[in-house]
Amino acid sequence: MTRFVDKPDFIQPAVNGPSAHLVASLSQAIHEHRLLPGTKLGEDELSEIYNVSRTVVRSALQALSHVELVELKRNRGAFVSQPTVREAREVFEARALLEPRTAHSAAERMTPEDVARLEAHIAAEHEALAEGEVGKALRLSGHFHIEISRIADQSTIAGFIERLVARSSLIIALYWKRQSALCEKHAHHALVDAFRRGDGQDAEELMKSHLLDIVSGLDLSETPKPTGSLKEILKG
Amino acid sequence: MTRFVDKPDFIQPAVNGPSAHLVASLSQAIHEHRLLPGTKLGEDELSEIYNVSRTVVRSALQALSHVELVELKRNRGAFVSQPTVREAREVFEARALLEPRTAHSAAERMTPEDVARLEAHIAAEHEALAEGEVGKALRLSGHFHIEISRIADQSTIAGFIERLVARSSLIIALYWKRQSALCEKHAHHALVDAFRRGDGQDAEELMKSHLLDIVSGLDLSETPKPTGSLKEILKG
DNA sequence: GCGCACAATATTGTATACAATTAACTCATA
DNA sequence: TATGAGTTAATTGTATACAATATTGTGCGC
Repeated sequence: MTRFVDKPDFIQPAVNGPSAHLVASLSQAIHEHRLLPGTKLGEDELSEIYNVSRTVVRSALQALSHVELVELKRNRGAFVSQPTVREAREVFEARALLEPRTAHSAAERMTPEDVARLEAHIAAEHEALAEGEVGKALRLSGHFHIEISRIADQSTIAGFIERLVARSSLIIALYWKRQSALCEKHAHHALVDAFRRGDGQDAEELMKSHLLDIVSGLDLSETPKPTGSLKEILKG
Repeated sequence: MTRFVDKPDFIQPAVNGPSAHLVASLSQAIHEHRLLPGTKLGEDELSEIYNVSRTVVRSALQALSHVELVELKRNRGAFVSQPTVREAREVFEARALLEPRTAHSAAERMTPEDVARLEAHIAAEHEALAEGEVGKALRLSGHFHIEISRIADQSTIAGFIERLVARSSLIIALYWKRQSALCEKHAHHALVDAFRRGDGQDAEELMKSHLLDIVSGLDLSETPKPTGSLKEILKG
């Protein structure tokens, strides 16, 4: 049973062969909150875990730093990013700027196959949640937004949204206050309904309020948070 | 006389020491259209020019690829990006989505010092143009937009805009049809006027039409374009 | 003369070795 | 005991060496 990299999640545009695996694996671990913000990602450590040289580890870490999933401190090493409260606000302001309009476009271009894919996505999310795989559900939940942006057929903006979703995952890890992520079930379903009807205006509004809803679930005042080891977390 | 890297243009967030120089130098060369889309950036070639090892060259090229200024083709090498017509449209759609609102925010936060800085920026642009340094003027012209986004105090969005401006430079290199870039003089001046008055609504409108104006100067139907040598172009 | 297969060359991908920097530890001293 | 200087260990930064892949050149056959 392979625990991660079941499918090549999240576009990793043309990253070099072996390091692509690393990038995917680490991304997924971060998205599933198995790797928490602040965790140090030692080069030797990773090269041992994945059986590759430090060269490729380094390449992967650099790639991840450019998506702002990890932060590189010179001569200090790589750490899973810890977005500040301010950055958190910025991220959701940016999402509020991009995603509603994108959802609107998506609704207008949506095909029945797209709708089916989104529904399958939601189903997978629910299934994961039912089986207690909270991390996986979280990852899928973010991926839902990315799928929408892809359907909108604006790859540039989709790339931005992907980065924002990734960063949102870190933000949620640090600042989430509510217990359940179930609030989203309704929102995502409602969105798909709007998509099915091709109602762009409605989709736009729904997305806007959905994002506001997520922000309202955050506690943006202070609070850092813990750090996990590593070798136990990874290693599938 | 140092031909490039007169100041650390364009945020290159925490790139490693020596490769930062490479990134800055290459970025500037691309922004000034001394390096044209499609140009191959050989690793040995660059390592010889800058007297650094291929390791750092590689790091720089990877960094540039993440800003989409260069494209990495596996086992083939690095090339200055050649945005397609479609990507060109996407870039300006994204700019149309982000920049007007950003200009609005900027106008509201603008201090007299900010206005002075922008005016100095325009002055430098005109000076460069007067001295026939078209490339430098182009670079400054793009940087003007980036400055605005920074003033808006939204570093996340500013980062996106920076990428879009960079890509726009490549697009202009490939698809510009008008002769002069002077059309922008008025636009930038008018924007600064709106900023000085703190008129966000006006700034937003001006930015919107300014972007449309730029797009109207493009010929988005086909046309690839040439490739320059390298060793003569660079080497300061 | 043209086209294809094969060999030679050049360029990129990866691993390893060494240098530089930072973090940790020891131990002396107030 | 707490503090701090000096030293040791660990980790990252850079360069070089080797392997893999792609490109170019050559010659043979048609």
